[in-house]
Formats: sequence, C-alpha cells, structure tokens
Amino acid sequence: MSLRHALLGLLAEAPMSGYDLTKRFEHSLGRVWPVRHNQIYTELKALQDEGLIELSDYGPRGRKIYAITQAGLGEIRRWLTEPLDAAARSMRFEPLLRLGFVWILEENDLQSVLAAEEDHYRQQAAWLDEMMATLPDLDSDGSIASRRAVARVGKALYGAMAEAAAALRDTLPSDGGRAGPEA
Amino acid sequence: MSLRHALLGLLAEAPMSGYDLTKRFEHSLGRVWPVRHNQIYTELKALQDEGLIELSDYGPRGRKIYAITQAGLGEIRRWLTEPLDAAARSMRFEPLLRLGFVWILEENDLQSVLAAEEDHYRQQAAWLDEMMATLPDLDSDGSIASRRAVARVGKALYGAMAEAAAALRDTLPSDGGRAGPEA
DNA sequence: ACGGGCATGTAAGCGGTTACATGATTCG
DNA sequence: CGAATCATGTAACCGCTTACATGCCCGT
Repeated sequence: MSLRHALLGLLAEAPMSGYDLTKRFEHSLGRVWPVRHNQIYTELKALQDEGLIELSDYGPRGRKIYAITQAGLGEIRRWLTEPLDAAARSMRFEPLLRLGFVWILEENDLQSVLAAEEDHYRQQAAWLDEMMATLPDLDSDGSIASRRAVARVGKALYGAMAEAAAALRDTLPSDGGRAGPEA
Repeated sequence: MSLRHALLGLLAEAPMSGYDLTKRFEHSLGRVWPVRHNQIYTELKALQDEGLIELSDYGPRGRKIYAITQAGLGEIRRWLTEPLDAAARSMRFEPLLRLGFVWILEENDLQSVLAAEEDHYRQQAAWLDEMMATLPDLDSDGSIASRRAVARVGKALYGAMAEAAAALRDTLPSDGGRAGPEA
C-alpha cells in the first residue's frame, strides 16, 4: 500500500488537489508507481478519514485542495524509515521481464524487437535529460535533490536497458526455432 | 497479465512443475516480477485449460510436470513482439519511490536510512556478481545470454541506487524539519 | 457559444496477497 | 521416527484497472 505514502509525500511538498496529484503521476512519478485518477480520489478520502490529510482550501470547478497534517507527516516518516523486506524491494518491470525471454523469438522478430527496445530507451534517457534540465538548480526546498536522484537512477536504468538490448542483438544471432517441445 | 507469459517463458526453456517454477521466482525472477506459489498453481490450471501448456509427466509426491505447447509458444512470441504502451513500461519499485521522498526526514533518520540503502544495494550488486559467475559461460541454449542481459541491467540499477543514496547523503545535509504544514 | 481541458467521482471485475490446509518423501 | 523439505491446492480479501458518469470554467 505505497499509494497513500506517495500521496502523503507529494502533499508534504505543498498542498494540492486530486487533479494536481494525478498530473504529477502522469508526467513523472507514474513511471515508478503508476496510479489512476480514480484510485487517487478514493485514497484521498480514506486519508482524510484517518486524519492524515485535511481539506485546506477550495478552488474553481469544485477543486479541493488537501494539505498534510502532523499525523500524516508522522506516518510518511514512519514509512520512510521502515525496513523493507525482499518482497517490497522487488520491482514489477515488464520490459525487463520480456528481455529475459527474447531468446525465444526467431531471428527476424528478435532483431526488430531488440532494435525497437534500444531505440525506445535511448529516447527515454534523452527525455530524462531534458526533464532534469528543467528542474530548478538550487534546492529551494529539499525535494529537488531527491527528485534529481530518482531521475539519475532512472537514467541509469534506461541506459542499461538500451545497452542490454544492443548487446543482445550481437550475442543472440540465431536459435529460437529450436525452443519449445519437439512435438 | 504478465504472469502467464513469465510461466510460458520458463516452460519454453524446459518442462517443469509448479514447485520448480516457484523456486525460479523465489531465487531470481521474483525481483523483476514477484509471484506467490498459489498464484502459480492457479495460473497453470488456467493455461492448461486454454491449451497453452500440457501435462507432460508425473513425479514423486504428486509432482506434475508441465510442458509448453505449440499454441503456448505462439502466445509468448506474440507477447514478446507486442508493442508496450506507457503504462506497461512503468515499473513499481518502492525503494526508488521512497528515495524520492527521503528529503522529508530529519537529519538523523535521513543519514541512517541513506546509509542503510547504500549498503543494501552494494550487497545486492555483489550478490548479482556471484550469481552471474555461476551461470554457464557458453550458451548451451539461448536463454543464458538473455539472463545475463537481465542481470546486467539489474546490476546497473542496484549500482545506481547505491550511488544515488551516497550522493544524497552529501547533498541533503539538513531541512526536513521545515517540511509540512506550519500548523 | 462551444470545444477542450479542468475536476471529481461510482461500480464491476480481476489480478494479486494473505491465510488456511493437506499430504508425501527424504534425510538424519 | 521426527523434522525439514517437497509438492499442491482453496478461500477470503484488497488494491488496482476498466468502464462509466457528470458538471464546471476558460479561451477563442
């Protein structure tokens, strides 16, 4: 149940509406923890009922601004210091899962899939560069340094994905046809 | 629904039982796609009903060996070539999510959490080195090269996590106390 | 005035987790 | 012969996804 803590974390930075939070997930955070808008609204209600956030203001079009409470701050700090077990440290990253099985493909598909993957992750790495360039330099608040750190990890991951795809194109020149039951 | 494809992928390598598949997830694959044994048994039944795998043999203690069928091979190849949208390319990696919010912590907790994270991921990287050393050198089958590629990406990720934690220890020397509502 | 983005929700269903449950075989 | 591991399942619950639904405000 990390969604609630992601919301608390974002609200620790500044008060925001469900719509604002949705945008933050869509544009960047969602790459590390994907969430849909309806899930956010549901969770905001639950967090409010538990006193971890509170309604601090209203805006146009029924806009509702939430702010984190002291109890909420306590809860996210608890979560941040909580030791993670092996299960919580696992990731769920389908592209990497797929990479582990590409050897099953036949020559033609293998080459085109790997080429597409390499291309995709080179672009993603470039996109992260642009994004990092738009982040303020000085840490007006401490959150900027944390966000840069996350972006750097993301860049390492995307770069490694591109490199791995490129390397496999040479290492896996054939096979695939031999896979499966010799029925 | 990637579980079914992960199972098909492992069975494309060699026929196996649900218990064997569970072990594969526990020891390595689970870091990229965590799964519980009961989920595996449930999915195996479904895959068999759909004709994507078949019972190929029995063993001691009610052990049931499954093998992939031609239909199953077709299905995993379809999955491997299927274009992934942005949502499917997202990962769900709680430690990285946490890293983005550590700035909320106060000095003391911040330092100890970051030190623990760095230490943990240095160990994980070392563990991956050992694991890679145990993998056969020559690709008896093509799956070895794919597995090595996944391990290399994993190492890049773990290394980047350790580096990011280390860098943040210097970049985030204080703050935290100022976060939250000035209630 | 109207189209597009802002803004918030509800309901059904599914994939995944937690807890429960049982029995066979091997090794010391 | 008892403990550890092998080996497979069921049931309840919950978080998340998909689909549906509504209305307001701003810019052109």
